[in-house]
Amino acid sequence: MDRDLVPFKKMIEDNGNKFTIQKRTILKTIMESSVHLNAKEIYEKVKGENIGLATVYRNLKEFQELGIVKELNVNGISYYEMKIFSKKPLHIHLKCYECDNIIDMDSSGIDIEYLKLNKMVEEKNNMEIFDIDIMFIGLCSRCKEERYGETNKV
Amino acid sequence: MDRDLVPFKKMIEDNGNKFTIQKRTILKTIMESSVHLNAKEIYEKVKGENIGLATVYRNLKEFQELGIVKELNVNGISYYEMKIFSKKPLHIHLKCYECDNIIDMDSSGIDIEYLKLNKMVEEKNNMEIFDIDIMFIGLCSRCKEERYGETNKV
DNA sequence: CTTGATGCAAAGGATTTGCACAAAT
DNA sequence: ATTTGTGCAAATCCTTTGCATCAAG
Repeated sequence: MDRDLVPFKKMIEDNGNKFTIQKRTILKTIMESSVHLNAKEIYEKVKGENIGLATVYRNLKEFQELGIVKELNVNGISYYEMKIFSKKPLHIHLKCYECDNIIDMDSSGIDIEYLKLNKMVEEKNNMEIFDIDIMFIGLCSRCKEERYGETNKV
Repeated sequence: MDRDLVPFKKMIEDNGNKFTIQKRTILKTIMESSVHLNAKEIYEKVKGENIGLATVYRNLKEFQELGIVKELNVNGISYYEMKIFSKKPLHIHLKCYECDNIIDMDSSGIDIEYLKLNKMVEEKNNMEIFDIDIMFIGLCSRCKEERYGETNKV
């Protein structure tokens, strides 16, 4: 088995569930994708291998409950990305107003600012924070250039 | 007409749309609610006044495009809150892991930190940011106390 | 073997759309 | 008058569920 999948196998089995071929295939699909996929898109990629749409949904839900994947909800549709063992502990996304894509953002250097924010909010509100979603709404670099023109740079 | 509604009337009419009784009623409903409402909940509150569900959806969409309301998507359902002319320019929410409520958070003092973050991200990624959604996932104060007990405070 | 997982199809729930009628400018 | 908005019901899209079968431990 793919070395990368071992920790997920353990997490799933520790929870009393079975690590099936379908789960392995779906996980690999998410891991190997450079963009965020929704259930249907995952299904389109794996349906040749005898996996039903319902199985994709069921497994995504299981993965999410186990903290293996993270769900991003955009316009009422759920997209998925790997959560743990990812290089980026903090997930910041930009939803482009123009092209509607969801873009992973470079969050290096932001983590420290975020931690400050996190702590401040926890103390102020007497809450406990497990996770955070930050979604910027704006123009991605490509659409920004299309709108203003590259020559208009200040 | 309610004094508070005047700017919305103007925004809607400036956009070439009509400011109908239904729109006024829906806006007032959102403004007067202390919690975030979804389309169905708004419909339940106004259906006695001869307003259809489809109208609620259509108008919410229009309000959102005009920047009058802001949509929060949680578990695949869209909830709405007033966006502009609100006391809080920055919308931070906590989705409670336990009771599933969406809670408005006190963001005073966070705004400045946010602005720094915003600027940093814009420059780093060559993007233009219009808006930001920050959603914390954690325990609200009530559920936190239920879980850990009030006596366990450090 | 026993239990959970699967595929399929049907059901469910949120949102959108087509259409004839009503209301706004 | 003309154009946009509306209510209703049907349609659509994403997601979940029931059930008979299959596969993992």
